Amino acid sequence: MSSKATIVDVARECSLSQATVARVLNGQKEIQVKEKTRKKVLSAARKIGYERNILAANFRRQKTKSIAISIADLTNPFFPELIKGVQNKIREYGYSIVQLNNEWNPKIEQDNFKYMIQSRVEGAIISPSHPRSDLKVLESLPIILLTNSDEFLGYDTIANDSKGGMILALERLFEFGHRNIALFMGGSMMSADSSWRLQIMKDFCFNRNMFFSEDLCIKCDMSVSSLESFSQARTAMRKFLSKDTPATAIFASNDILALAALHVANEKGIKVPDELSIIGMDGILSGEISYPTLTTVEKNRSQIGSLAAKSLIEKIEASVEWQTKK
Amino acid sequence: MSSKATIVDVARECSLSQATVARVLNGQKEIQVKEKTRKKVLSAARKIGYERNILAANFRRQKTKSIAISIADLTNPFFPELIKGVQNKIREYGYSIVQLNNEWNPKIEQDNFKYMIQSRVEGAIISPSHPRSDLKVLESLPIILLTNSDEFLGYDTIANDSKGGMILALERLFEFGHRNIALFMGGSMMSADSSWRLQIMKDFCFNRNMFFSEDLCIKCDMSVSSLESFSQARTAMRKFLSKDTPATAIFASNDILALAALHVANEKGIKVPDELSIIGMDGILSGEISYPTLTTVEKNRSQIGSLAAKSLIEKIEASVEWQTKK
DNA sequence: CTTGATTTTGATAACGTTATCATTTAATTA
DNA sequence: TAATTAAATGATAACGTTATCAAAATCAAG
Repeated sequence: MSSKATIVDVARECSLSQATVARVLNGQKEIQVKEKTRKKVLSAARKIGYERNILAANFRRQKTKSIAISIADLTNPFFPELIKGVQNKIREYGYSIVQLNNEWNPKIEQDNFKYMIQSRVEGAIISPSHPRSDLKVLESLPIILLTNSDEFLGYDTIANDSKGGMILALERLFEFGHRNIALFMGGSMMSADSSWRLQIMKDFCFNRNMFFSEDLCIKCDMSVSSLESFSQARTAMRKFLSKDTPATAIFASNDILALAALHVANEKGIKVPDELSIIGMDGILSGEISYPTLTTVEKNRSQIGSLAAKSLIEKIEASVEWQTKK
Repeated sequence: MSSKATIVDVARECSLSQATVARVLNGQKEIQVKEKTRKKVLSAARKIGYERNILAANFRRQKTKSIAISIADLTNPFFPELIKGVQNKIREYGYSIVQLNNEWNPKIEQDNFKYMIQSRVEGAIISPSHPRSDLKVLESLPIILLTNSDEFLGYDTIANDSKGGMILALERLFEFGHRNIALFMGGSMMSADSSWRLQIMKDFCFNRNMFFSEDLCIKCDMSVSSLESFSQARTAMRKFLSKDTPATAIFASNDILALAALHVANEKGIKVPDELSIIGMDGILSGEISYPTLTTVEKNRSQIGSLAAKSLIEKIEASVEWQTKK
C-alpha cells in the first residue's frame, strides 16, 4: 500500500494527462510546462503520496544515474578517502555509486567489469589492479583511470604527480645533506612501477654526483592486504639494514613502506630522523598517528577522487549529447 | 548494436516460446525445463549474443538483488574491513552493495534512508550515526543494525561484545598489577555510549576494592573524522596527564583514542608499557603499525560484516517467502 | 480577426522482462 | 490402452515510466 501510487493516479487526481504529469515529475530539464499546471501536479502528487518508481524509469531509459568505482582493496588506507571525494562530488550531480573491490584478483576484476556493463552504470572510475588489466569489456563505457602507469596511454587518466612528488622528496633529503639515499619501492612484480622510479633515482644521483647502487633499492610486493604488505616490508627492511648500508635516508614510494622502515628503525634503536631520515608518500592516517609522525609527500586523495568524478560526469554528459545529436 | 538481442530474439532463433526461454535464462530456481531445451536455448542465446537486461528484470520484479550499507564515515578505519566482510559474504548470494556514507550528519543519513527505499534495495545493514537515528522510514525494509547501544531494542542487531571485551581488558590490566586504571572513552555527546562503560568501570572497581573516580575518566568526541578525533584525543590526553594522575594504565574504548594516548606518552617521554600501560579496542591497522605495537582487544570486523550480511540475506529471503505465502 | 508560428498538453506506443494461466506433452496407474 | 496425474511449454498480460508524435492552446504579426 505504501508506494503504490503511479503517475497515472496522479494524472487522474489532477485531471491532466500522464504525459504532462511525467514532465513535471521526472525532474528532467524543466521545460515545456506552465507554472500553474506544475503546481497542480505537484500538489496532487503530494496529496496521494506519489513516489517515483526509479526502477521503471531506469528501465525505460536504460540508464541508472550511477557510476562504478573499481579498486583493489578497500582496506588499503589509500582508497577510502579517495572514494569519499568521489561520493561528495557525485552527490552534486545526483548520481550514485557502485563500489567494487577485486582483492588484487584480475579474475574478480573482470567479473566486476562485466557486472558494470550488465547493471548499466553510466561510467566508471577504475584503479587497475595491475598494469595489464584488461579493459576491453568496457570499451563502450566512459571511464577514468586512476594510475600513473604508462601502460594505459590511450585512456583518460588522473593521478597525483608521483614523479614530481618523488623528486621533491629527494631534493628535500639532498638539501638536508643526505648523499646516500635508499629507495624503498612497492608495487607488485607485474608492475612497471619500479622502472620509472629507478630511472628517476638514477638521474637524480647522476645529476648531483651522488652514489647510486642497486644495493640502495629495496623492493616489496604491495598487491596484498595492507597488513601483509607492512609485514613483508619490515622483513625487507630488516634484511636491508643487516647488510650494513651506507644509506642515511630512505625515500619510500608509499607510507606503508615508510612506516615499516620506521618501525624497524624503532625496534633496532635507530633514531629517526637523527640517524636515519625516512620520507614516505601518501599521507595516510597511520603516518599521522605514528611516533615520530611520519614525514611524507601528501597526496590529496579526496581531491583526486572529486576530480576524477567531475571528469567522468563531464565525459558521460558529453557522450549523451553526442548520441542525441547523431 | 552490442547488447540489443532480447529474449524474444532468442525465442525466435530456437523456435521456442519466450516464456520457455525466460525460464532458462533468468537463472531462477532451475525448475520445469528439460535438459534438451535448456541446451537449445543456451546455444541460441550464445549464438546471437544475448545478454540479460537486468534493468528490465529489476523493473518487472520490483527488486534489485542489492542491499545497502549505511555508515558514518568510510575513512574511519573501522569500516572498510567490515564492508569487505559484507561484500565477500554477499557475493556468494549474488547480491550487490550500495554503500552510503553520512559523515555523521543525521540529515544526510535520512536522505540515504530515503534513497534506499526509492532505489528498492532489498535490505540494509546500518551503523546508526547516533543513538537516536530515526529508522522509521525503513519500517518495511529488512535491516540489521551494527551497534551495541541500548537505544535500538526492537531491532535485529549485530555487534561485538564490547562489554565483554572491556571487562577482558580490565581484568588483564588488573592481573598485571594495575590498581588505578583510567578510562578513555569516545562517542559523541549525543551518544549513550559512555554511560554503560562508566557503569562497568564502577562495578569493576567496586568488586575489586579499587580506587575509582570521575577524574580517571577521559572523554572525547568521536563523531568527526578519524584524524580530528585523534587530534582532539591527544589534547584530552595532555590535559589528563597535566593533572598528575595516579593512573598506571589506560583502557581506551577504541584504538584511535589508545593511539592518541600512546602518542602523547611518547612525546612526553613516558615509557609504554613500563611506566604506563595502554590497551585499546578494535585492532586497526594503525595500531599494528605504531611503535610500540598497540595492545588491543581485537574486534573481528570482517566477521561482523559477513555475519551481518548472512543474517540480512536470511531475513530477506524469509520475508519473500512470507509474502508469497500470503 | 486571420494566419502562421510557437508553446503547451494529450494519446499512445514502446521498453524487455516476469508471472499467470492455459495448453500440450510425457509419465504413471489402473 | 484408456484414464489420470504430473511435467513441460506456450500465449499473453502486465509492470510504470519515458518518448514520440499529434492535437490543442497560446501568442505574434500581418
